[in-house]
Amino acid sequence: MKEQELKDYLKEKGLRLTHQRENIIKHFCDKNKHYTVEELYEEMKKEMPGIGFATVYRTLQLLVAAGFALERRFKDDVTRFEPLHKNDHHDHMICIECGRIIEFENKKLERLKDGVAKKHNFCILLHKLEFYGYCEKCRNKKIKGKK
Amino acid sequence: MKEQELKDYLKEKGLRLTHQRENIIKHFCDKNKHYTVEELYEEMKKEMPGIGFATVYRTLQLLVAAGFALERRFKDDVTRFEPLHKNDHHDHMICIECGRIIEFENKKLERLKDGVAKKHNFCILLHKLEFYGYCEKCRNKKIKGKK
DNA sequence: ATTTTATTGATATTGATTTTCAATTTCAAT
DNA sequence: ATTGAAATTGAAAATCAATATCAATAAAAT
Ligand SMILES: [Mn+2]
Ligand SMILES: [Mn+2]
Ligand SMILES: [Zn+2]
Ligand SMILES: [Zn+2]
Repeated sequence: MKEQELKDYLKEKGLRLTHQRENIIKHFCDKNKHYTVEELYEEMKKEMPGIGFATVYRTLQLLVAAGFALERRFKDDVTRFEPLHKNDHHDHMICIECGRIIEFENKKLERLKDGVAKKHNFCILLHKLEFYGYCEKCRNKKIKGKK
Repeated sequence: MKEQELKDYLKEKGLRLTHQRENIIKHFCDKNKHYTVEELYEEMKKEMPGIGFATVYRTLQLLVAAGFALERRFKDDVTRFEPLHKNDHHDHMICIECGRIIEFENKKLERLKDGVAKKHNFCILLHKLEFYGYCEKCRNKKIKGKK
C-alpha cells in the first residue's frame, strides 16, 4: 500500500508526515490524471481551505523524488504531474482541440528507438515521444462541422 | 535563393526589409545550428552593435511564420530556432553532458508511429521525438573516467 | 511538556518570453 | 529627391510559471 511505502520514505529521509502531505497524497496518488500544480491546488483547497500553493508544489516534487510520481511537460509548457502506478513506461498523444491525453505503449517502437540510438552510438537514458493532433471525438466533430 | 523568397514573402505581407532583418537572415539561414534567441543576439551584436534583443526575437518569429525556420524546445526549456533547409523532417538526440544535438531520421519509426495513432483513431498533425543521454564522445569519456 | 528541526503559507524573486511605445526607418507615391 | 503613411526598432516594462525566502507553526523525539 502506497501510504506505508511513503511513510517509510519520509522516515528514511528525516522528513515529516504532515496533514497537508497526507491529504495531497490521498487525493493524488490513486488518480489517473496529469495534474498541473494549479489544478491540484484548486482541488486541494476544497478539502483544506488554508493550504498553500507552495505546499502542493513542494509535495509534488517530493513525490517525484520518492518515485511515486512523474513530471511531464507537453507543448503547452506547463509542468504536469502524474501518479506512477506500476513501473509502466508509456508515451502520450495529446488532442490539440480538447486537451485529452491518451496514453500508449508500443514495444516495437521502443525497440526501434534503441536501434536508431545504437546506430549513432548514442546511449539513451530517457526519451520523449508525443503525438499532437485530434482525438477521435474531436476529429468526428470537425468532419460534421465541415458539411 | 533564400533572399529572394524572403523578399517576396515580405512584400506579399506588406512587411519591410530592414538592415536588421537582412543581416539576421544572412547570418542565420545558412547555418546548421539550433539557436536560442540569446545566442543569435550575441552573434548579431558583433555585426550590428546597436541591434536589440527584441528585434532578433521578432525576426526569428517572422522566419518561422514565413516557413524558413522551425521552433524547437528541448528539455532545458529554452526555445531554439533552426533554419529549415529542405522539407526534411527530422528528430533529435540530445547529449545531457555536452549539449550536442544529433539529428536523425527514420522512415520505419515514422511508419510505426502512424500505425500506433491509427490504432487509437488519433489524427496526428505533428509529433515530438527526442532522445536524451550520452553522445559517443561523452560516453567514452565517462568509461575512461571510471577506471 | 520541552526541545529540536522540518514544514507551512504568504510573499518576493527569478528568468525566459512577450508586449509596449516613442523615435526612427522604410518605401511607394509624388 | 521629398514626402508621408505605416511598419519597425530598441529600451524598458509586463507577463507568467517556477522557485526561493523567511517568520510562524507543527511534528516527533526526548
Ligand atoms: Mn501519462
Ligand atoms: Mn534540428
Ligand atoms: Zn479531442
Ligand atoms: Zn556529449
